[in-house]
Amino acid sequence: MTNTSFDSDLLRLLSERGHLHQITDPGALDALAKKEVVTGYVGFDPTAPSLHIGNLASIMLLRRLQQAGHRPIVIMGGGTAKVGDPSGKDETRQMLTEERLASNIAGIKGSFEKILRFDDSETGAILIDNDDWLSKLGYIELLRSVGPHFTLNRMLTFDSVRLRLDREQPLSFLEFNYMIMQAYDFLVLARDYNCRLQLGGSDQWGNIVNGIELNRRIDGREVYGFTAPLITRADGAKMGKSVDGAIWLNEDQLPAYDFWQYWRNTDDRDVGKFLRLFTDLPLNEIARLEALEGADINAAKVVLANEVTALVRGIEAATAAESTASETFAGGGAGEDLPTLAIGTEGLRVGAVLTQLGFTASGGEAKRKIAEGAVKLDGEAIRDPGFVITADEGASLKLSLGKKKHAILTR
RNA sequence: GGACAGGUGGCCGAGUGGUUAAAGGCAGCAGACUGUAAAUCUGCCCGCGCAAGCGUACGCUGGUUCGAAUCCAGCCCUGUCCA
Repeated sequence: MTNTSFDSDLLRLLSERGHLHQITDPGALDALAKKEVVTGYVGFDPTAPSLHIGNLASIMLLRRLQQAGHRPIVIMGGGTAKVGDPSGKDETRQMLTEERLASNIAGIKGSFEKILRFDDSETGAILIDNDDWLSKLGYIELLRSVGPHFTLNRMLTFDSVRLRLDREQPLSFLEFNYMIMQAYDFLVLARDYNCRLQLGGSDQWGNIVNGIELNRRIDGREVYGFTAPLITRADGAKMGKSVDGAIWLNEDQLPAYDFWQYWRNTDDRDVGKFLRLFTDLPLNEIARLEALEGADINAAKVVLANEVTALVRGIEAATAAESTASETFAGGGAGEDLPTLAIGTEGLRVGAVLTQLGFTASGGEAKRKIAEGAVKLDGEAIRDPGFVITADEGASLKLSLGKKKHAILTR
């Protein structure tokens, strides 16, 4: 964040909400955003069937862009994902098959449709797959048009490359080309969509600068770059990694209740930051919420959870998750949004139930948790690993692992 | 192509013939304390089985040995330097 005050709504909005890390030419971009509708893009590589909250900050950049009266473009990296971005990664990713990529893209699209407004207006969002042009490129053609503008001397200085070299880890030629592909994207977008701005996480700085450079050298066009800070949590963890892996945006990867819980469990110190970054709440309201002290700040966490869940999953999902949480935690009961499992007329052994629910990864782990006294049925600790749970017709039982994982069991 | 160094559980990293399902750290899970927070302390942390026990595991494939992550051979992969 900087103290610079901006004239444009765009940069003001981005900076006051904590999205600003670096801008290539702040003055010029500020002036441009004040003068006209700016088209800006962020690229997302479809490396998984869903985006996770580590990507959310980047999606929010596009949302802010649109809120400030500009036009967002989502670049689906169907082409670049075939190459693989080495930025910030220790290791080469496994290569994705074409089918995998296609299904990942299908899974990811929905998230954007919720968070951005797609329509034919001047500021309507657009979604494009860079495979459309990248896969058509001829090797010699690319080398001759783009190759002369990159020097190895410079490429080797980029963080994404240096990290691997310094750690004496492999960086394949394939990945080494990633920055060229991404730079080329920016050139195509500037030409075909009058796109003047690329946004991204701070790890994308090098890639973005390359695109700007390429536009200037080949077309003599001035374009700009904007990066957001890497969002970390107060405990030092990266956003998006948690409990059982990533916090996915898609419902089929992570139920809304669990998504909501992730935000509800935010560290006290992160509440204000996250409210600014991931919600549209007015800043004065956020200031009030983050000033809450002691247990009162829990109220702010509920607001955060509601807002983010509503944005990503829809308002109904947020409401259902909240009421389930309050019944389960405050009321000591069981909300209907909890995972449910039918155990049949014969009943099931506790360990099997825990594992089927995904609360434990294996029967062995379930057994250990039982021995630790962490497993409760309707509030009563189960100590016998051989215990078979049975339910009466029409009745439901609440099974808990620890304080936070609860499920409903029915016959 | 050559010389050298390396490939250990989610990650880092010990371990050079048995007492090693494999030290230690991180991450994770649970318990206590709390506010569904943080910090701290404690326990757990390959799989199957109620259990006795069994099965897998130290890049891959073979071999030596009563016994191998540890020794030998070949192969694959990575890095550094040389050509």
